[in-house]
Amino acid sequence: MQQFGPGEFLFFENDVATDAHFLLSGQLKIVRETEDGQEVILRLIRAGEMFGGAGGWGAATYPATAVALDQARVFRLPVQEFARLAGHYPQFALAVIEELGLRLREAESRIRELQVERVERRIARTLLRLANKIGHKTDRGIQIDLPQSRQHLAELSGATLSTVSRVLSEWDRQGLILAGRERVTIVRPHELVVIAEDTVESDLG
Amino acid sequence: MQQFGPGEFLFFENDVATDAHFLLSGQLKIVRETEDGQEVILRLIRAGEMFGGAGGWGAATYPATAVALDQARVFRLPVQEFARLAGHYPQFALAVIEELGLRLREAESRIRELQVERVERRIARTLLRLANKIGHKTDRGIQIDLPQSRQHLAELSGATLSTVSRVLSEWDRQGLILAGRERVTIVRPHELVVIAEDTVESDLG
DNA sequence: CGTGTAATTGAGTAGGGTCAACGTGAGTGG
DNA sequence: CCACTCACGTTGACCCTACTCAATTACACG
Repeated sequence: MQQFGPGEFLFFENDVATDAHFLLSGQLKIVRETEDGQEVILRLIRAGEMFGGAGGWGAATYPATAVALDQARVFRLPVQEFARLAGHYPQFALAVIEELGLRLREAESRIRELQVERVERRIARTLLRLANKIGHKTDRGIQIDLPQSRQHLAELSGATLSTVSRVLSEWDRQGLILAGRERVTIVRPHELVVIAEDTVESDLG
Repeated sequence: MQQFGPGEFLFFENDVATDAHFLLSGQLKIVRETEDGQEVILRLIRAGEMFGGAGGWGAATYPATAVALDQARVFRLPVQEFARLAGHYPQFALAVIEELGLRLREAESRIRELQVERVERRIARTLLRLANKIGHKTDRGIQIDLPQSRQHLAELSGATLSTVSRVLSEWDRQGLILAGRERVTIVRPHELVVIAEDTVESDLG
């Protein structure tokens, strides 16, 4: 059981993967970095979620780095223990299998998006996902609070900070969202969905 | 147990996921398509590999489409059976967990690449991966045989057919590879690795 | 030798990245 | 309580990578 403050690292990519982790409270991100400092966010983790468990499924070292976004309390389970649980309790093993399957499908969706969708649409999708995951209702709409939100949105959707800022400004002007500091409020979710999906039902009668 | 010829579909995205599959011989691809026909290859499958098993880890429908690239023999295992195996034989469950973990790590690497690497480097990486997976040694180098190779390379690396063709032509001119019809032979793997990795060891001493 | 699919190559363009200057809002200390 | 400061965010100008569209060439097969 451990505590971390905003910006602190829980473990680094390539560290020996000794434990599986469970986030009890707070929020953190799982990232990969390039040597030149460019960062890609693989997942955002909320309270209740498991992370950094790759040691439990065959990785010798952590494949990514974990960084706390605010005050985070973490429970750590040694991988030997994890393996023992999976070997003895079929229900646990099946739960792990389902969890991994889900994450794999999500990852493959993201690959597809990065490969064929344009930036604006990827940002829209990222916003909607975030709304689902960490959004909360206010009288103005669904509010997403995220430190360094532009930067993080960029790293989640595969764009640059500048582009995200530009796109959000435009949407703000159109009244789809309210772009605030370390905050985005979705005012008209439906129109965002249109941008995110927009199956151009071409008239091929 | 079933047989398929080149271009035939084994199952489609969104079909009810009734079976897990094992490829006994031949080669096939797992793809996602957009409504406008753009295709993304998620995996290439060789003899001995498992695929289309998402039903076994919580998906109601197949999350992608499977297409045979040549003559393919396939063994199908009903998902109920799959779940029974995983529930009764811890070794099987653990093997599935490791397999999923591996694929998840691979998928996340690809996300990182798509997000931060330029096309040329992605193509180099894709070639090297393919060399590992389906390459075979000849007197000229490591040869990769793949129908519609430029198109497939494009869909694997997140580029267009034209761009792949251009890049391969250039590498051919430089003598790194031999670009042939439905075939690429890697002549100087090391130089490809340099392009793929190229950690600009900047002189910060 | 003809035909169809695969691949090459060129010209033109634009989406979005880079770089840089400038605003702005939330804490902090006097 | 106000001003200062720093991190966060916005915006503009420029440019380059890689896409689009399209014409042409090469190869393998019957």
